[in-house]
Amino acid sequence: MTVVTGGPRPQEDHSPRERTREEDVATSQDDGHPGSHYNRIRQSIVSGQAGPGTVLIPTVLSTQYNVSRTPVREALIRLEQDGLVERATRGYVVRTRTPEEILEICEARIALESSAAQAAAIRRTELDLARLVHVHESTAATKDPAELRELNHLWHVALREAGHNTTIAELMDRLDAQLKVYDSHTAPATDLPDNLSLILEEHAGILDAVRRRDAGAARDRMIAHQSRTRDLRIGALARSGRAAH
Amino acid sequence: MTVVTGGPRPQEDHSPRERTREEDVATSQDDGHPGSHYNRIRQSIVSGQAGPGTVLIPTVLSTQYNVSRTPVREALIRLEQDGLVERATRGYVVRTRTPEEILEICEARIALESSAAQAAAIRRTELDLARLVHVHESTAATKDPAELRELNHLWHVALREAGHNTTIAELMDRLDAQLKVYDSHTAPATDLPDNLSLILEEHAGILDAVRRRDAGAARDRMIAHQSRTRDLRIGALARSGRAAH
DNA sequence: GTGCAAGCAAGTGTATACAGATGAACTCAA
DNA sequence: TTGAGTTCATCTGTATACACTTGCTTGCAC
Repeated sequence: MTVVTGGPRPQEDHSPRERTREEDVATSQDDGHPGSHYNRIRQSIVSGQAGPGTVLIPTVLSTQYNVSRTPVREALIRLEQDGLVERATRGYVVRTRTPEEILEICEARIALESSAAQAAAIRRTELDLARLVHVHESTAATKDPAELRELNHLWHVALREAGHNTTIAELMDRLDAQLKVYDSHTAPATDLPDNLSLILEEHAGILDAVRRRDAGAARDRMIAHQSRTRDLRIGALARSGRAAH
Repeated sequence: MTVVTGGPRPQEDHSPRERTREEDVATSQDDGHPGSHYNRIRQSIVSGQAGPGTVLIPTVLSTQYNVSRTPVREALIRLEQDGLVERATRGYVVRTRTPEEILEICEARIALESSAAQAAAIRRTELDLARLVHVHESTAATKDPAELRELNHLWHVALREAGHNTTIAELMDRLDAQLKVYDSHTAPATDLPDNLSLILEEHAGILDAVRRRDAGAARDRMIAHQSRTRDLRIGALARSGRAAH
């Protein structure tokens, strides 16, 4: 189990609390609004910087960020509710998921995303469609893997917007974050060129169904698309799991 | 907008903080474990005691429960993440949902619950099936509306257990809580005797599909069941909305 | 009465205090 | 060297302190 509590610490600083403005700016891109620590810690988890099993201790984080435990605790409570961290005897731990749990998350995603596709076919506006086409074409014109992953994500976000169901969109955001934690393991498989062209084909198919307002086809194609992605993900996870043994 | 912050206050008590054990026991069924305030406040919202629009102010709640603001704040943050309350300029407010939003929640529920039914047909054990049958028969043998609502809920919980997907089960718990806030408006419609017999029929049909391991039928029947419940709910809401005007 | 501004009560976020709990390190007899 | 007991540093939950903000009230000129 990794027992890192974050990036490199600025310096050992045991003074009670110096509200030096310079230091604040230096150690953080804190915009100052309440709850910003939540986003910061969340980002470090989702980005994989603080991978599964990483121990997060309020005291340590608070000295790192040069704030008191109170706002850090608030952030960790929210992250716990998000399913990204869980309570340990001491502090919190970035949640470790078994392949079975990853499969469960994928199953929930398929249910919600196919429902969103169905809704998009029914409720999409012309603007929604134009946005979707735009992102799709940008994706087709890109070669950089990181940018492709981002555009792929944006396409799905645009589709959920076209579905006009914020409840589903929010739940998907949460599930996306839970899976993103494992991207470092699964990315190699999903970044393969032949997968990328398959993704584009599948997106095009769904897009076409949404254009034609064919809700059933949109749903079925999304199920197929997400199921294939799931299998790829699980396969990569199984391989990296075996490799870790 | 209702501006009640809870039940009757024990007595005006402005002393700093008296850790009188007797008083604690008297004013609460606090089991003492951390996070118990979350459950208490959550319950008061879900039960309808603190309906939509109710303002929850940390200071007030903390004097009511005879604890400091810190644990109350923690509870409210968790409830915010649950989608049950939202931040206001002062304090938190129990979220008010438009009928459109209620529809969105129902849509997400249909997607997840039908997926759970499908999974149950595939993955159910004999024990799962026996539990499901037991709850179903208890439901059929009951007349009391409150008990019927509870058993109906338990049947759905048992089905999700049979689906063996805790992610879906947890998401459904959350969505159930969000809808339960409006039960006082929708219960009159769902408690009608002819609806109850319809529910039993539909449950029996889903149960049969799960028994036969017919995933497609389980899914489709669940979609039909939940869609009908949704329409009933929305109808009742529209009527109570019109009545409120 | 009406409108405006000063004053004030009460809320907000964050820091800190403090009393337990707990796990790691340390001691010492065998 | 080992294992049981003891210390101790540190973490946890909760209470409290404090500075800042905000919106209501009050009083006064008109």
